[in-house]
Order: sequence, then structure tokens, then C-alpha cells
Amino acid sequence: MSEPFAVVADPTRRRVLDLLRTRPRTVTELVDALGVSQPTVSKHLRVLREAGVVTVRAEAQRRWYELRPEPLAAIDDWLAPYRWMWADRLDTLGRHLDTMEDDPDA
Amino acid sequence: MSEPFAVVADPTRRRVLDLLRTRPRTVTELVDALGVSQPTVSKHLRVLREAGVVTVRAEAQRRWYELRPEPLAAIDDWLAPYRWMWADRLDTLGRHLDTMEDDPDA
DNA sequence: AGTGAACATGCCGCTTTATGTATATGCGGG
DNA sequence: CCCGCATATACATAAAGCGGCATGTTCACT
Repeated sequence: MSEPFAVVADPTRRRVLDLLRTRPRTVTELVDALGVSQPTVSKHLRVLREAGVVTVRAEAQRRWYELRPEPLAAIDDWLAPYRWMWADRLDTLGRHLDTMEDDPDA
Repeated sequence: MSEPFAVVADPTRRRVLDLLRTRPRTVTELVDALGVSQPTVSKHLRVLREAGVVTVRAEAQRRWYELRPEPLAAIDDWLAPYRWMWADRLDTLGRHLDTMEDDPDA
């Protein structure tokens, strides 16, 4: 589970990350926003923490969870060789890639 | 499992996709390259097929599996808002983020 | 027709995962 | 000092994922 791919495979964890993208949040905040039980949130946060995708800062009883997105770069890196393949959908968006092609009817 | 995130969560399936990135392959080719049993490969291919990430072309007994990477764009789309966050790693490391802060001793 | 190659599917077992309830811990306020 | 809030962990459970083996199916070739 330590790998980033497995971490973002769960929809609830993706929602957590999306929420933390705005600003750091406490566990209670996340519980309210997600609509699942507090232990469930804590367990997802544990997974995210052990994967290095979030960090915790203790403030009295509150725990502020903050996004640390660096590990997500591994996903982006894997995805990189595929990205050009759908880049030419809908619009120009990658039209400049065609400079590498010898397509005569373009 | 239909969602792209779950599809790429499995390392074997990522290897399959990486192999298909070069060119279409038959099941036997993939079995040889992956070192797992043929039924296992067939099952992974089923998952990839149902997720729309690969297509099949029958040629006699051979089945040529071809990459169809469009569904992977969903992963890329989700990742997009995070991408800038690690773009400036190694150097100034988010120095421009400090413009939002009212930190006097920065 | 028979045989073997290529592939899919069924079945079984094992491990992991996701979630809930119940309980422990830590801290601040009265 | 005791109580309640915030969070983590323990325990139980149901479900899903991955793997292999055995078997079915289809087709080319002789």
C-alpha cells in the first residue's frame, strides 16, 4: 500500500487530498466533509501519512493535516510517456507535437 | 474496478500497459515478458479491456492487444491541480508561495 | 477427423482492504 | 481533579483482489 498508485486508488483518499489541496484541515473537518466515521478517516490519514502524502502538526488535541504532494510525482512520471497520446483531442492542444511527424495531409 | 485509478493500481497491469506502449502484443508475448501464468495475464487483460484501456483484434487464434490510452486522461486530469506543486522542487522550492503570506521575517 | 496451439473462464485459496463499533489516550477547561 | 472533546488504535467482518491449476473453446494444419 505504500506506493502512491495504491494510495490514490481509493476514492475517499482522493477526496481527502482534494480537500487538503485548499488548506490544512483537522480530522473533524474532514469527517464532516466526507460523511464517513471518524475512525475511517483516521485510518485513511494513516495510509496517506505513511505514504508521505500528508504531514501532521499537533496543536493541543487538534491534528492539522497538510498536503505534501511530492510522492504524487511518481504517478505523473509514470503517466508522462502516455500523455502525448491523448493530447491531440478536441483542439490544437498538442498540435505543436506534429512537427515531429511527416504527415502530408495535415 | 472499472475506474482508471484502480486499473493502474496493480503493478502487473502497469507493466502490461508499458509493454503495449511500444506496440500491440499477443497474450503469449505478454506472458513471456511478464513471467506470470497465462490465465493471470488473460484476467488482467480482461480488466484492462473492460476499463477501455486496451482493445483486442482477433487474428486466427492470436489476439492482438492494443493500447487505447484515452481513459488514462482521467488520472491526468485529477493530477493536474497538483502538478504545479512539485514543479519547483530541487531549487527555490515554493518560494513564490510566500507571496500569499504575511510573514515579515521571510 | 484428430491434434495441438492460443486464449478465456471457473473454481479455490490466500491476503489485503475498507468500514463500523467499541475502547484507549491526551489535553484543556471548569 | 474530573469531564468532555479530538484523535488514534483494537477488534471483528465482509468484500474484493490476485494468483494458480484445471478445463473449455476455437482455429489452423495435417
